[in-house]
Amino acid sequence: MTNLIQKFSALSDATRLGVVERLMAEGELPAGAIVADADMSAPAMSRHLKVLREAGLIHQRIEGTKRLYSVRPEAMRAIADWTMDHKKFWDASLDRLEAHLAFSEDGDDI
Amino acid sequence: MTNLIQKFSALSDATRLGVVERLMAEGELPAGAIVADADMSAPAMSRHLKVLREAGLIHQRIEGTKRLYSVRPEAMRAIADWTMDHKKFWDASLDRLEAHLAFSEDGDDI
DNA sequence: ACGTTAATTAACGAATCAGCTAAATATATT
DNA sequence: AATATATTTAGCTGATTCGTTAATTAACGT
Repeated sequence: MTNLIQKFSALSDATRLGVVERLMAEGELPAGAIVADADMSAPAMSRHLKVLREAGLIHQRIEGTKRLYSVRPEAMRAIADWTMDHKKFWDASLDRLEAHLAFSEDGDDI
Repeated sequence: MTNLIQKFSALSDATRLGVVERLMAEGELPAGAIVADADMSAPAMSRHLKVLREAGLIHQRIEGTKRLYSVRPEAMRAIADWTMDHKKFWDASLDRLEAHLAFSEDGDDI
């Protein structure tokens, strides 16, 4: 539960979400490769990686002077599990609630 | 994409995640009922509800002086969809990667 | 119109966050 | 041993976040 909040927090930043998605797409990458394509200093990226690590989202493997990062599938699964726990809600009620909102008299949010 | 980040951000707080889960479990509730069970002032909760609303996670319906809140299934589905987009990753690779980590020589993270 | 109820907005302070540059650490190369 | 490479930690600053109390807005009952 509290760990899930930490994961959401870690993913609530464009840089970090981008890193996670890239690691999922490309697999394990060294810090250098990650910072190279980001418009940001190495120390700044290093701290983002630390946040992701502390949230359990990525794994760090040391090889010589390099730090190789990869996404932890268990962490991703924890998020997927949360959505699945509530699948009944968003899946079953989607159609009828959308219909209700379409005919609702009060305006849209935001 | 950027909207997903906003949703993660909104859910990265224990109070807000709790509100969303409660609304999913109990259905539509007025602001008063939500603040009553929280150890927090009404203005503080009101701002949390605003954050959730701006992230598109909850819907506000006005009835007299009351503001009735409910979770938007589409928003929950957006998160579920993101996890599904990466299901290949966390689902398929889970077993073999867990095995790899169990025998990995370098220590755990964090 | 008046007071009550329901909820939000305004204004403020403490804590956290995200970026930078400079310094430190640790491994690899000569 | 000396230098270069890869990355992190330290220290600083500006922006954002989360809580509080006080004030405001809006609808209801008398």
